[in-house]
Formats: sequence, C-alpha cells, structure tokens
Amino acid sequence: MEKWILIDKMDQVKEVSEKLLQAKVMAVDTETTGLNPHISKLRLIQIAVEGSATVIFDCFKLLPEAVKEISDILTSPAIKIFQNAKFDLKFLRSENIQVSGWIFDTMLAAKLLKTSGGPQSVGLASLVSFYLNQTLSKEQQKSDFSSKLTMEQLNYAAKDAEILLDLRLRLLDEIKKNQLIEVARLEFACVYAIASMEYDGIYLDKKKWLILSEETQQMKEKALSQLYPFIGYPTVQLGLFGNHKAYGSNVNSNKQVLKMLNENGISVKNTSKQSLSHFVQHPIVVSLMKYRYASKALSSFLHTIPNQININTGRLHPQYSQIGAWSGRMSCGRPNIQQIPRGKAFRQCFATLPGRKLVIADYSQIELRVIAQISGDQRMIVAYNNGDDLHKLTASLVLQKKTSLITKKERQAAKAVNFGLVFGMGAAGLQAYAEETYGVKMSSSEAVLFKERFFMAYKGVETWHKELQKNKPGISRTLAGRKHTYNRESGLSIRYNTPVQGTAADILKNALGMLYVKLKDSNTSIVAVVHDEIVLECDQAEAQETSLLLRKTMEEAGARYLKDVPVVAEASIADSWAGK
DNA sequence: TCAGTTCGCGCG
DNA sequence: AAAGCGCGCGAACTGA
Repeated sequence: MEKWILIDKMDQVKEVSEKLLQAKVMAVDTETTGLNPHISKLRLIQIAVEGSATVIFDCFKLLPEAVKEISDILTSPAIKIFQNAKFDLKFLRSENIQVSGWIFDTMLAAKLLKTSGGPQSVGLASLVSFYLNQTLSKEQQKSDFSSKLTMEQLNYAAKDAEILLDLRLRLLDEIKKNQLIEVARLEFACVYAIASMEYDGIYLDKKKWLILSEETQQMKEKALSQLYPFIGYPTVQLGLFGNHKAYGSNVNSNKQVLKMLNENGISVKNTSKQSLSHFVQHPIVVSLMKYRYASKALSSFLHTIPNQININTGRLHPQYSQIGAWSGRMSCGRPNIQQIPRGKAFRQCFATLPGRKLVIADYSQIELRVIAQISGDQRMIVAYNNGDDLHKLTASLVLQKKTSLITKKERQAAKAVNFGLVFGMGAAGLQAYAEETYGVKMSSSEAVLFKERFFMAYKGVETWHKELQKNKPGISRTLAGRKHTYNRESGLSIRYNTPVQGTAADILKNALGMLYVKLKDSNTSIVAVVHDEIVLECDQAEAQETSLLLRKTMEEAGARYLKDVPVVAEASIADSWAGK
C-alpha cells in the first residue's frame, strides 16, 4: 500500500472520494501559504482514513473546480479529526469548502486533559511525543508552500494527518477515563462557531475611532502638562534622530512616580489606582489618573487597533483561544475585544455598515444563578424562581429591612456583598471592594456583620463553601463535567470561583454550538463573544427575528445545566455595540 | 542587547 | 491570619 497519493486532476478526485465517503472516521489537515485565511492561500488538504493511502489534494490545481466534491467528503457523517480545527476550518471556508458533522479536535481534547495530568504543551509534535511516544518533525511548520512542492513536504503533510487517527484513540481513552465526554462534545461543537466568528470579524468605524484618538491624545497632553511642576518641565534635547523632549522624570515609570508622590506628601506603597483612590482630592493624583487613563486608552486600544484591520476585509478579526483560561473561559487577543472599555465613545465605534444591525444579548446574573444551582441554596433558588431581585433580597437580609425600603445605594452595596462573599472575600476585602467598585462606604465592623448575616441568610452557600474547604487538595467539576484540580496551596477563593466561572463558560459555549447550527445558512454572523455576552450582525429586516432566536437559544443552552434556576438572557438591537 | 518578569489596568 | 477570580497587553524593569 502506498503511504499517500497526490491528487491534482479532477477525474482522480472522483476516484478517491468513493473510498473516503465510506469512512466512519477521517483525519483532516491542511497546509497553507501562511497563517491568515484572508491573506494566505490553501495549498493542500490531506485526508487520512484507516486502511488506505492518505489522500493529498493539491488545491492550487483543483480549486475551485473540486469544491463540490471535497465538500461532499467533508460533510459526510464521518467524524473528522483535526489538530486545532479552527485554523483549517477558516482556510476551507476561504475556498467555500463546506465542513459539517462531529469534529474531534485533538488540541482541545488535550487542553481539557491538562488538569488531569495531560501534556502541558498542546502542539501536534508535543502530543505525538506525549501520547504515542513518537517524534514528529517540526520542519513542516517552517516550510514554504507558496512555491513548488517537494517530496519531503508531501511526506510530512501526509504524516500530520495520519498520526491524528492514532492520536484520537489515545485521547479518547483519556477523555473517557477522566469523564470528560460531555464537556469534550461541548467544546467540539463550539469550534465551528468560533472559526466562523473569527473569519467574519467585526466592523470598526475607523473615522470615529480616529476622532476619539485625537481627543484622547489631547487629554493626555493636558494631563501631562499639569504634572510638569512635579515631574519637571520638558527640555529639548539633541538626539541621534533629531530633537526630542526630555522630562525630569518619566511619568510612565512607576518607580519614579512613586518617589514623586511620596515627596509630595502622598504616602502610598505603590502607584496603583487602588492606592491612589485614598488621595483623589489631591491635584497630582487627579492629573496622574487622567494621564493614566488616556495613556492606557491610547497605547492599548486607540493606536494599535486600527493597524489590526484586515486589508482585504476591512474588518477586525480578533483571535479567540477557545480554552484560553484555566477556568474554561475563552480568551481573546489581536485585538482583545473582551477588554474594550465600556464607555460609549469606544463601543459606538464597533458598528455595522448600512442595512445591517447588531443584536446584542447577555445573560442576566449568570454567575449568581450558577451559584444558586451548584450550592443548592433554597432561598436563592426560590428567589430566582419568583423573579425576585437577588441584590435587593441580600440587602434586606443583611440590613434586616423590608425589601420595599431598600434604597438604590443599599442595593449597590448588596451587589458587592453578593459577588465578594460567594467568592471568598474577607470582611476587609469586602469593605475595600464595596468602596472601590460601587462607591459604597462601610465600616469594618459593618463589613464583618454583613458577612455573618449573609451566610446566616444563605445557608446553602455556607455548606457549599464548607464542602469545598474539606476537599483538599481535591478536584472540582463544572456542571458540564469540566475538571479542575487543585494543589495543597490553592486558596479557597479559587476553589469557590473556578466551578462557577467554568459553568458559566460551559453555558455560553453550549449556546454558541447551538447558535451556529441555527445560523448556518443565514446571512447572520457571530461577531463577538465576551464571557456572558454574544453579539450578532444581521440584515436589518431580520433583526427582530434574530434577537428572539438569540435570546431563546441562550436561555435554552443555560437551562440544560441549571435545572432548578431559570436562566434569563436579554437582547437588544442596535447600530453599534454601545446599544440603542 | 534581548528575552523574561512585573506592574498597572481594561473587561467579565 | 487573611484572602475575590479569570484573562491580554503595553511599558518599564531585570538579569545574564
């Protein structure tokens, strides 16, 4: 049997596809001329099945003619194994090749196993060495697929696909052994949504963005000039590449800023916002905070994001890491769309072209609802089922007042109490947190009292905490079975937090998987996902319908895991991410 | 000189 | 005894 066969003529495609269509499991890999699906080209598609030679499609020769035939193969009922499916899916999409059915992503499987003694590095070579005890040449990754193919390249290309057949069997074994089947299904179903979201990207109104940049630049300069008396006035210095300004000290240097602050009677240990919050009336602090805000906005967002607009699509294509956080949450970068400032000025730049709308939906208090479910706290469960306002309820229980008499301020304080205490914050932490986050002042004795009353009121949460304390070093699982392991040193708060954050991630990913299926043949794109929020872009005429579908899907996805607590999502239609 | 670490801060 | 958690990114700093 030949190891592999290169297909570069249409009549050969028909010959090999018969065999491939019969397979129950196929391993798929692609080679491309680069990493960006909107710039680089798909060069090879390798498909390996058990018992016959690996098929290598030469895309330069076959596409677009063979799109239909290759799509037929990749939409067959077979399980498709990929290493980092997202990457291949985007390139296949760029050539209009369809893929459907169950995916087994070896990289995601390995990431799920990281907390169960799996490999710490999840690249293909590492996985092959870890699970199969073989060495895989890394030469392939460096090789250039834009010119003529060499025999060596084809050998490696075939090998990368073939090895996935064996790798899946080993990973499947581990996944079963660690009872990760359900969460693996969840992750695998979600890959399609993430790949299409990255491929479609999100539109940024560059003009508005540049105006905001200029305003912020002015703000930064103004704040800087207000700091001159303390950091020194600028002097023009002769530099190698022309004149440049120099100051007595560098405002960006925390070390120098700390010294300057201390010299001016502001006794802080570090220069963080938190420490400075005790001196907000001081003019230095006012200017420094303004400078910091503007400087952060400029360097992290305003200056860098326009450069990341793709030249061919005119859109941003943030990269998501599906299992980016230890908890199971996704992370995001280039740019990190999950940390765009909440201010309207920033969010209104994330917009649509005429005729299109954004549909924005988020879960209401998802983490607190997860806590209610996981802890089984009866009072919380009853409150949510009655549609009560949980923050108000906490305020009334902690302050021992009727809910009808709770003021807005008191509700805010209770919000801090809810979030802080269920995640293991102490009384002192609660006090500081309430003031910093919600501007609510409470004395330390008040904080201690509130904490006691909180756990008195929510007995279920207290027992849940006690159980987690006993479980040392221990493991925990989210409601989809995602596993976390703790060492002896792991603090309590991490034990309280991880299963909650992780379950919320399970729910969101379930929603994304379901959503992809429903939106597959529509003109609607998923454009952003931010932990408990999903943003879609659709035709204006379909906005109402899409909004309902999004809300219903998110709620249904949550109901699968929160059996005793209602899951509520809220959706709105808007021209930008800032809302209506 | 340069890779790796730390601080500070944006989001949920 | 006291304690929120999870990320990515830019600038400064550190160390060989």
